[in-house]
Amino acid sequence: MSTQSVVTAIRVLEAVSDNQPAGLSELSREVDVPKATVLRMLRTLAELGWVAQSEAQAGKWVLTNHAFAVASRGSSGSVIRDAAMGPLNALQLDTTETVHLAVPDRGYMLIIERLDTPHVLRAFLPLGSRLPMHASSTGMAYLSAADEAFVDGYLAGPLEALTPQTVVDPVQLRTMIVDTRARGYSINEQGLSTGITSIGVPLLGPGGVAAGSISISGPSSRIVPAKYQEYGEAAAGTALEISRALGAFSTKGY
Amino acid sequence: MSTQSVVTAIRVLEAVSDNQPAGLSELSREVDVPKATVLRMLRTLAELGWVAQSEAQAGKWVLTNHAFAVASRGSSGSVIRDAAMGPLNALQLDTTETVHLAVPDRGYMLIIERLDTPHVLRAFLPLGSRLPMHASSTGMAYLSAADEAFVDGYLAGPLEALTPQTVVDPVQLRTMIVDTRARGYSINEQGLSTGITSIGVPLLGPGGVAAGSISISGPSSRIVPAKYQEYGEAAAGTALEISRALGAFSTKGY
DNA sequence: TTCGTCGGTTCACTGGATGAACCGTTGGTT
DNA sequence: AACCAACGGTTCATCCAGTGAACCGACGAA
Repeated sequence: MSTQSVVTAIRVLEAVSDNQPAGLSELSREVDVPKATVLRMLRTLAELGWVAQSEAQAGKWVLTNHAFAVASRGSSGSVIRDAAMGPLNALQLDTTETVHLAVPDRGYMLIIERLDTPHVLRAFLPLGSRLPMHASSTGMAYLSAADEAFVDGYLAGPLEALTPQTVVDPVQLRTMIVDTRARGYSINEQGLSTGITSIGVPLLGPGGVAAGSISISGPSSRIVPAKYQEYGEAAAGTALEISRALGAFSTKGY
Repeated sequence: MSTQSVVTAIRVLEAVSDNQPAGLSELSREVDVPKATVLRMLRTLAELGWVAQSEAQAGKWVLTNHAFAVASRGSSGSVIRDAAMGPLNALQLDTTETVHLAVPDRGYMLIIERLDTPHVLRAFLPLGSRLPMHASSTGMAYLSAADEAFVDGYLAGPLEALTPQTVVDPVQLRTMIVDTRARGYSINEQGLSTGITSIGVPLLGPGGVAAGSISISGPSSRIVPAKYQEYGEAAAGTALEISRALGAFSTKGY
């Protein structure tokens, strides 16, 4: 691996992100690098405007907005977002429920956009949330379109339960993935958050490769089984439109 | 400045963010560093999962979602967001228009959250958008609460016009800031985007320091002058609540 | 008073970062 | 078809920038 100081710096940055507000010794332990080195990295990152000392607690380090600003222009983020927002907007207006746009990130689904329901009772996920794939409709939808090797790898890893309803049994999850493929959409009943149900559909990018997913979410009292099919099909139609825009089915190669 | 390889790496990262999909020579020129060095940085960042070669165009580099995921847990982001989302949600339901939450980033306002209107005609800003301060209601609201030195510095810089309605005259902008202070809210009529009007109010953090701002936005056909006061006062009430939660007026220090 | 841990500093050593010069390829021009 | 400029990417001798063990003063608990 090259440029190890850069590697260290980025690892420090990620450690800050995960532990903020984070202390020096804490970070040093986390990254397994001497305090002096960690501090040097923090100072450098601070000069660049990516981290700062917390005003509330001296000696504690936090990420700045600038990091967010730079990273928001994320590539697949933008490309997918540009293709997705139009159809997604229509889907939201049709269903009147909250819709999410998510892309994969290291075993999690990252929520990159959200269009809100007008209802007072709202499912709420802050932008940038990372959801475990097995515990979210977006994740299961993504897995249903991902290649077998990825699914095997994911299911082999540790699977955490977020609510009593979260399914963590690999065998059961595999069945659910098969069902999702057959049905065209995934269903998550309170597996992510108690009282929330959601319906997910995968998005395909060039070459038909899984690129992300969309979902319709709301309180379980409104998203009842009788509506699954209607919402599932609406979302599937929207997803098809987006996938097409992403070039999933273009024969002309890339 | 210390750890120059880290500095170079981050500069390369930011250059990728600004120019993606970006080529090697292009980045080398942008950052003013030899191609070999830039390439080494790109490879290191790629190993860490922050950038990747574009699938569409070989040799072009793009940011990954992972960068976004790490950075979304941005500090002031989270703190302000946690304090703001409740009151902001109420404001959105009250006004039925789109509301935004923005924080400053190097002379721009960074949109970190959005709650949508149920109306079919929607003002739309993707999350992570950066708006020039002088061209947005959030920016003018922020400036109205920022310290004089910052305002002077900002107005001294180049001020770009985004629409024919954008005000770029420093003298006029200064008057608008004074008006905003007196009134309690800023008004932006089509200065950011033709057909969009918005009302902004600053948020204060600990010590009464400007920390960000909120806004109500919509089509100019709906956000008419007759509604300015109502919306402005509603937003000001919400902002007060958020600022209080952020500890803007606590006497107990920190 | 003692102890452990905190954030932060120092400095001699050396291995990792640097960048000029290079290669093969591509695409436009004549 | 010959040319050329610009592309992405590679090589390697040079040397300086990054490293980390040992250290400091401050603080809180026992």
